[in-house]
Amino acid sequence: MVLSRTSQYAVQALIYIATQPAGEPVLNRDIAERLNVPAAYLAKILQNLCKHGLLDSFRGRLGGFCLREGMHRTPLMQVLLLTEGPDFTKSCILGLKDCSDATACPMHFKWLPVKKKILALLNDMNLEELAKAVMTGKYRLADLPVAAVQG
Amino acid sequence: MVLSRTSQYAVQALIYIATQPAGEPVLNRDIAERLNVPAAYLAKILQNLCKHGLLDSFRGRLGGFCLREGMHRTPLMQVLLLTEGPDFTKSCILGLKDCSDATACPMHFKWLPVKKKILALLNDMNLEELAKAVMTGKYRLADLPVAAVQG
DNA sequence: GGGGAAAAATACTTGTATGTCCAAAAATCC
DNA sequence: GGATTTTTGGACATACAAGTATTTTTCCCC
Repeated sequence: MVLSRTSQYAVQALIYIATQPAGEPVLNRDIAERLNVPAAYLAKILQNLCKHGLLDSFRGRLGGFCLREGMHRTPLMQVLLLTEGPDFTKSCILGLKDCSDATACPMHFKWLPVKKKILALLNDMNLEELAKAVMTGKYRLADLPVAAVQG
Repeated sequence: MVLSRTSQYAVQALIYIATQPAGEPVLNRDIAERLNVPAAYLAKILQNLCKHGLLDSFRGRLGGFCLREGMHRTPLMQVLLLTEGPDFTKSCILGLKDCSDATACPMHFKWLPVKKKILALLNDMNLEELAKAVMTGKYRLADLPVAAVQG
């Protein structure tokens, strides 16, 4: 409804990494297994996050991915601007390329406040906060694997 | 950010039809031209809306598409459930298949009120209301064609 | 009844997001 | 230095949304 699968994987992975001890690289394989997500595809996504400075990567034994120093407070919005593209915040709900207060679609003035709430939420939430929530054990980062459901 | 292109075309077309005199079929060609949208693709979308009872269609000369009797007050949500699928309202922002108050993702309780606002908005707005807004001339249903911009 | 106009139906093409595979490069361990 | 483990990068495959083309059916009008 709002985010592409790529974005969902990216956010899940970043939150998971943020729950792990800082400075200890986390394996792509472990993240993928934990999130129940295709490993090769996740690797691409993590590489992209590296390229844009959110993660550090290390090869070879003891390798893996770490949140880059100072990135724990990164707001979700910053992640989504990378994974969804820079126009993420600019969208008109009817798809008009040019929809502003001056050139409004018929939904513009009702949609705008809701959209602002969405953007405020995404700007407000950061990785550390979400990681802490997960660490309380009260929240899930991924669907339970079938094995777990079956016992 | 929220709607597929198909949904956007569907909503735009329905609003446009609602601005036209009731009972006089509107040509697919005219709608497509007005909205600046591929005609053959729009036709398939309109056929789908017919099949689900939102529109009536008439073949041959004097043919075209009409809003079915009593459908002027159709809320947008009803359209989107057809074009986006019945799971449209059920989505977790992180993509979890099972995300409820009891099995929440770490964003669940912050996202839920925003999502409710979105759903309330889509349930509240109906075709007739949007059509009237367009008829005032203050709002745009489609981007201006390049020709119009160039004068 | 015949010709033309329009939607309906179907098949096909294109584009993009998602997902897979494999070999190369880098780091570590012995 | 060789074996192992990991990321990296590219090519390839699949699925689905978006868009196109063509034929068939139905209707109006003469």
